[in-house]
Amino acid sequence: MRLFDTLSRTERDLRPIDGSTYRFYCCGPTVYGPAHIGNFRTFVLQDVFRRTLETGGFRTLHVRNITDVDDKTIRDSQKAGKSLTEFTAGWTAKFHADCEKLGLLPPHIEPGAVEHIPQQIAMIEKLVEKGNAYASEDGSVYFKISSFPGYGRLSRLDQRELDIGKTQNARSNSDEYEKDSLSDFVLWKSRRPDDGDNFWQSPWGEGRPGWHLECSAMIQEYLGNSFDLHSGGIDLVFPHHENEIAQSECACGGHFAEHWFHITHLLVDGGKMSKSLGNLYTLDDLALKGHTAMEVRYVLIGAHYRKQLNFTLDSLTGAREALAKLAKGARHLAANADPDARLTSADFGPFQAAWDSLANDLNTPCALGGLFTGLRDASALTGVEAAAALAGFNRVLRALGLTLPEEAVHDSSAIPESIQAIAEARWQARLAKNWAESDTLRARLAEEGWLVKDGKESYSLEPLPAA
RNA sequence: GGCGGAGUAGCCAAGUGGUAAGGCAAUGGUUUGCAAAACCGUCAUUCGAGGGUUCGAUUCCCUCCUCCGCCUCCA
Repeated sequence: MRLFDTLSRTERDLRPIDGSTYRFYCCGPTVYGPAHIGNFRTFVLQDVFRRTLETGGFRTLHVRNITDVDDKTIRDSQKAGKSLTEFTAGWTAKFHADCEKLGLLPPHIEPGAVEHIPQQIAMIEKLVEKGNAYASEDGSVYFKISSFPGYGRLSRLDQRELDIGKTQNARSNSDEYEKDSLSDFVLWKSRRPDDGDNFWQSPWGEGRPGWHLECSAMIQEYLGNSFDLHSGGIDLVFPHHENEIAQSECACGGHFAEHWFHITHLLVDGGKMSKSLGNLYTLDDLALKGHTAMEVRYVLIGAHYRKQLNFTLDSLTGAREALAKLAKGARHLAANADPDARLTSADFGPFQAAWDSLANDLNTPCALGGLFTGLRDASALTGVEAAAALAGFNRVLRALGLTLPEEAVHDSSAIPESIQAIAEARWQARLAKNWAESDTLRARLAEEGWLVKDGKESYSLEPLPAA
């Protein structure tokens, strides 16, 4: 499989460093509220990435952290009148529930920052020892950017730009901590009154860890000094990932991540998503509008991960139809397939192009297109050939993490008797060619939320989709 | 100001130096009492604008226009 690498700016073949298991780290959510669809674009694409690796025959080790201590979690837990632990546990559970709905495979390891404070302190001590970090008078510790010549390589910042950043910081005077250079970033934050009970003992006094360091420490704990790939939203390139590289390479020596995988932000209705515009959707918001998580997933993989994706409510409706079409095609193929076929080859048949798209820089929209054209090309197949095609279809579908809607089978006993009575009366009127009466009753059924489908010999009822 | 990305049908969205995937919507037909559902079709001489290179450019180069992201502990 080939994937674009942010650092080298080239597509590269993925090969596990250890020759067997592809080990990667994803920056996870900060659990202070429900994740929105923008967050989920990143997590869904990371999931497709992992599934594609696994479909391609790799073993994987997927680590994704939970950021459960930072300014926002502390602030909002206090607002909610809860302990930090209780507060973040609630939102972590919500995150997991949403992930499950979206069909995300749980990471193999999901470490939380609070549980890894000792590892973080140890890493900071090492950085101080090596001269890459220094403590300020108030007991905070900063990373000394000038001690790491590679700083800025990932995000292509040169020294001049860093200097501009310094002057901007100086002008806004937004940082209340003391540091030598305005570009230096914090590793350990000394305790402040508004931290409440949320502080830990360290060699520099009471305080809490900085965000950037959290990931570096947990990566070292679970993946060692070098690992295969690091991923996150595009906004993390600078400063988060840039800082991680600096911390980790200075503390651990050598090479940090082999490959960098960043997912571009999505837009909503052509613009930035924001609370004030009212277009910041969570899964629950969309469920209230009648959209399933799988429809959301379909939309999120509908654009290439390195391009902005324009999310609209209309596209969710389109996704519903598209998923139904895929399900129909799959059922058609299954009906023609020999159920006892013993498949020996693991190729993709008519879905080879779909798979190739995925394996080539994770081109999910192209892979989706390949599913539709593959179904069209396979529609005339029967027996063993249909069974083989279906297997190929399902492999691509699994790599995309899509679950298709079941054929709507409505239990007639679940239909209220009053509705059945109307429907029966309508059928009789129809048999009597009393069209006016028949149409009136059909309209009444629609008002009650039921759609009647006429057949040759009989009819069936279905609930109308929620408006 | 610096860095980066994007402009492809009504909408979402691939793609390529050789003549525009796919989905939604729309629309024609079959079917239907009429619809719905289902099935079969149709649907960009054209890829933001203008130049240039080329036998040939949507794809490469230049200029311009528009949009978006990052440069603040936002995925």
